[in-house]
Amino acid sequence: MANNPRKKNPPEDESKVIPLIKGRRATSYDVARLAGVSQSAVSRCFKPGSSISGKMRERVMKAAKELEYQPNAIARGLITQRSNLVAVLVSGRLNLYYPEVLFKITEELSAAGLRALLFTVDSEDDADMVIEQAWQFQVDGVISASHMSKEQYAVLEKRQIPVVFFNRYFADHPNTVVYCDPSEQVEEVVKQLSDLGHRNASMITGPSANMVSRERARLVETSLKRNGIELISTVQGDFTYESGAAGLQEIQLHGSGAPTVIICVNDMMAMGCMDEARSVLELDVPKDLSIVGFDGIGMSQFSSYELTTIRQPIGRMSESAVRMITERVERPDQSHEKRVFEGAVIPGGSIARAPT
Amino acid sequence: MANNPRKKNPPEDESKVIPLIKGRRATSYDVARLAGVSQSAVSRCFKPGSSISGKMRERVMKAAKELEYQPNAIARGLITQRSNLVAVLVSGRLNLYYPEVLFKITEELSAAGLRALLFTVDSEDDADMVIEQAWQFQVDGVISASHMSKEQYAVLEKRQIPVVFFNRYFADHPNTVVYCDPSEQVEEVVKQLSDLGHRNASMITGPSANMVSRERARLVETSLKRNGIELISTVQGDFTYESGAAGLQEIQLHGSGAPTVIICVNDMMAMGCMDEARSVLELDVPKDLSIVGFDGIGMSQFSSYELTTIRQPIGRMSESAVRMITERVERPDQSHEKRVFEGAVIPGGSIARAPT
DNA sequence: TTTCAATTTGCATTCGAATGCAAAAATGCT
DNA sequence: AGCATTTTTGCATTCGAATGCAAATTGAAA
Repeated sequence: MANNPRKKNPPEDESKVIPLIKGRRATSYDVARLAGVSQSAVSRCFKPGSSISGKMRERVMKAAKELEYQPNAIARGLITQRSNLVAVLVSGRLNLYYPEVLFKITEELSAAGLRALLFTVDSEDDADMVIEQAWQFQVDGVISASHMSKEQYAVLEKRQIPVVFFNRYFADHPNTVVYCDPSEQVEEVVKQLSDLGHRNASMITGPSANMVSRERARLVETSLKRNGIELISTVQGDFTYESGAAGLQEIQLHGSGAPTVIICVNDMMAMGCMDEARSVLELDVPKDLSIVGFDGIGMSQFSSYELTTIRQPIGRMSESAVRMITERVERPDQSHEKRVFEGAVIPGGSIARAPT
Repeated sequence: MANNPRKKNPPEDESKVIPLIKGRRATSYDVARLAGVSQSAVSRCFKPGSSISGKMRERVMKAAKELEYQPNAIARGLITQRSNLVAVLVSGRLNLYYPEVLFKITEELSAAGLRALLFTVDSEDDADMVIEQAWQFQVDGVISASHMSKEQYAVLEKRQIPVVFFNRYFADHPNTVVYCDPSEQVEEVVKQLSDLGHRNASMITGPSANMVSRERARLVETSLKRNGIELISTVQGDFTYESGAAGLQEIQLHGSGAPTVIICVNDMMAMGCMDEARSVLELDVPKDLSIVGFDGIGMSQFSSYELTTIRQPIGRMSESAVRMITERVERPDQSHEKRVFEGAVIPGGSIARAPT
């Protein structure tokens, strides 16, 4: 295969000496020619672990540097069947949890020599599109922190694309998962609330279809019951700040039996709820009303909020997620695994003794 | 070129009928074989604008659907020299401005048939790495909302990779830019401050190396002077919440001649500043101290803050950025262009009449 | 029906790097 | 030095889709 067999109609310029047509990027053949070696040698030079003598490596590297040669990841991907791309699926909604996760995952991927192909997914249709795109781009794997239906997952599975779920999973399906289990922390917080004299609580959940929301709600319900706190009412939000604020409006806060604490299944809603309580209902949080969140996003600790919340160890979870993806890329038939992390209570200042 | 010339050692299975080795993804050859046409026909079917008869298209599409065929973007990229990937560079720091921009840009890219390859860049070294990676992955273009030195830009330029700067640019270098010019809004806000009786102000800037910070600072200084407000002091932050809080500590707020308003060159610092004023210094914002920000990020309008700020039209800017990238990909020699957008004042509630 | 143009189709090659295999070179051993 | 090993190197092919060109088909005009 002649690499560059002088196009049929030589455009009068570019004679033998010029190694590189202006603007065209150097290929391994160009480097080989300049170094006086074979293309294979160049290829091996850039592939760690190949059999290459020091002398050869030196010559090639010199030529490569001169031509600013870097291997073409696209061509490499074609032959190796590895794109080094990983699709990362997050929600595009204004929920600071996602950017935090996204950035952490991106860093970890980067450290592992992989690149993040970003997808924002906020509906089933989005997810369908993502799956096709991921397929087209031959991503090595998918890390999903957002919507994905069982059917969609099945498609990826059939196509042998490794998927790691980030803080979500299908209970009745084998899948690879990093997950933060907040059960102990829920108990801890609820017990504390009980000790502080709270007897009535309300909860703001996420969409009922959402597994994380359901799971957290379940834990909260159980813990409340166990600690002698009554769950007066539950309203549904959608994880956004606005829905937290709106949620509070739906809750009857006056009269006997009114809740003295609101538990929100994520921080964004908790912050919305807190702001609503303070600025619209003119309540003092935590004196008049205690509020609890989930996630432990950076912003929840700003001094306007100082939310009492249950943090996920996002850093360690991201690290795990990336490691699991690389493992599954190496050994696709490896059995599925669920790595569970403990949450941690951030004491915050959004809970206090129940008003009398 | 035989596509699938039956591996030398046929593993006793997979005889002639089975069109697809289990797990292998279908290629255009597989589709061609099943449909009884040539590979070129399949290729043309999936390339809009190619010369194909309706009958042929139908046959191919039927076979393609059956095999779940989707063109391989990697292989396509190799031959067309278009990867359909765009590197998006944002800062990984906790500044909600970046996620907002990132998500908007990603959506717009997606609508244009491009995918975002995400890079978080927080130092020159990061940027060096990004440039090499972008080169390796043959990205069609780069949208940079973060650090990039002139030298780094020069490298990309030499390699003919189109770059669009998002809200930053090199003044003494031709470059393609979307930019939000807040000059009128600065004047508007400062005038309002003046009308409210403010005579002394302080400012919290970003790093002095940062062009956006310098530009905003310059505008603020000029406007203050023009409106008879004295700039008592300027302290330097790094665009983060924490640095806004720390910045306020450095400002002498008591005694005659103390500033009655703090202007922060971004919202994150303004929020940090506001929280610090309220919770540590126990000041009433805006009664005791007015605060102004820049960017208009979503969070700045949460009711804990209701920051008076100057918003960038991120949506329209992102749209433009993507359009400019695609234009430059089509016509690399097109002259550079700088699209400037107007800011908009968000009145907010963080400024009030100067205390007496 | 014949002829010519327009459209459709297929052939063969190309993009750039990786890799199995065989040839060549370097090394070790006697 | 002579021979067997081990290590390097190069050759040729491969990955999957796009495309220039020529052949084949279709359609229109005469």
